[in-house]
Amino acid sequence: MLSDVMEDYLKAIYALQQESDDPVATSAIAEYLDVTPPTVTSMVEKLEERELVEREKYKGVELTDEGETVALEVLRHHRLLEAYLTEHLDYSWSEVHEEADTLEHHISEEFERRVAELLDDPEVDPHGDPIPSADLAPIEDDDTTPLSDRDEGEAVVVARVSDRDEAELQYLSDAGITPGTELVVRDVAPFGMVTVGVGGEASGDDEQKGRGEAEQSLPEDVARSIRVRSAVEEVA
Amino acid sequence: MLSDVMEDYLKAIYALQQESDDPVATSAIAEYLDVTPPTVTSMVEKLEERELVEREKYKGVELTDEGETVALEVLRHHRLLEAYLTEHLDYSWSEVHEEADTLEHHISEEFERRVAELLDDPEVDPHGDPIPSADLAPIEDDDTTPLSDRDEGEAVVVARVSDRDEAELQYLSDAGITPGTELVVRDVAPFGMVTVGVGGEASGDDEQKGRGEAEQSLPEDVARSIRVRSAVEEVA
DNA sequence: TATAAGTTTTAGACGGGTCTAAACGCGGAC
DNA sequence: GTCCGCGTTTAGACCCGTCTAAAACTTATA
Repeated sequence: MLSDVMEDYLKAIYALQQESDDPVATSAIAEYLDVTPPTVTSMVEKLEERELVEREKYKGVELTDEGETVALEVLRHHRLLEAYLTEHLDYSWSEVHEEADTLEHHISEEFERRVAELLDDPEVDPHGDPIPSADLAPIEDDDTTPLSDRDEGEAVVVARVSDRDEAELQYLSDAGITPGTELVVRDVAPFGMVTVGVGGEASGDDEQKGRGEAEQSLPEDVARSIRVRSAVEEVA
Repeated sequence: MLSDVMEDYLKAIYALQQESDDPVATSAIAEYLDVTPPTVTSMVEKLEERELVEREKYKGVELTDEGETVALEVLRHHRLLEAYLTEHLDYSWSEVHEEADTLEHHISEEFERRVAELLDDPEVDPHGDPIPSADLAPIEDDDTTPLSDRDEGEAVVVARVSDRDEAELQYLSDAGITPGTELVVRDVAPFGMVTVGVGGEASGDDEQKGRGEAEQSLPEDVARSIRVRSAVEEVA
């Protein structure tokens, strides 16, 4: 059996691996999980013994296939819970993450199955993040890119918003930027700030009608946490 | 903060205190939680330091008011979860306990609040056990007694069934004995076995109709785990 | 009332998860 | 090509929750 802390490490390594493809550095994990580097070293040694990660001293770690499967299992729990809490327990878009972060380690397979069934096997969670399938097959790359990589004039649709920062999420939600929202990139400042026009079609049924189009400036790190796809592709 | 293990100890001490009123013995806790007595000793020492229990060496422990409040909080979580899982996630009467036993330590106060609201502040869980109120006031004694204490000829209504043993629960469920079921005590054997006639009105909407009255013999320990109230009092 | 039987506690060990302090190694700068 | 700095690992400590083995206590009994 794996402790919930071990699951957190695997989830963290998985997330960091998505961002860069290089082996994940000790310090990156330490920062992500808010522990000290020596703590990470000792933990990854244990994970290595269990063959959940491969490690090269002073270089970094990577998940083994088995480690990735565990990470996907936890991620599936997390995202199913986010969807469930939002749809059935009236949690708001932004407050769901913390609850799911704890519960993901403690629900049974039976619970997972029943929630998935009740939600009709959703493919994405409320933030737009893909939910790993029940067979835990690796998630395929999607066609999204960070908003910060887009150029002026492009019309895009919000696909995913990082769920790591509740305040940021609340801010974006208030600004009407949620998965499904259409954006037009108005300006990209040299220091990375992106100004967008917020278009119609916010996803969902909030009272965001009649607000008309608005401009919104987003600091670079916020823009990087928003993943979008080109508006034209939406037809598919 | 309290670990989930500490919460389990407090819950165990609470449950054992209900059964006897005497200070709870180390060995009783050890058996209840399936650990060794030395483990219990070291744990209750820690609980004593935190003023959650009062302890007299070689005698036993009792919950302080604070300890009882914690136990009631955990019990509230447990029983709300049992009710919730049964009503909203289609869990059967007998499989609910294990899931609730884990989740009770990990749901937030917010989750508790929302579940209670959704269920319209239920007073009992699916086993008939009273759910502590949100203010965690001590549970008042109810008017139930173990079926094993009843005499031949008495007509009673099932109020509560212990949720500690899933197989037993399944058995009783199959026999049509659930909270709300009317029973008549037919015979009490010298060795404690109780034979009852299972009457109409099973609680709920299962397909238990048309089965007619049946006789059912219950070993003494099973009969002791079923709490009943006199049928006449039901009018109130 | 002395002793045996049974329960409880003490002593000491271990793995998990974390820390701080100090030693180590890698890669860039000179 | 050597050295310095920063990131990483080693060393050693601590608390939690658990165990086994052995000592201490309580109680029932002879």
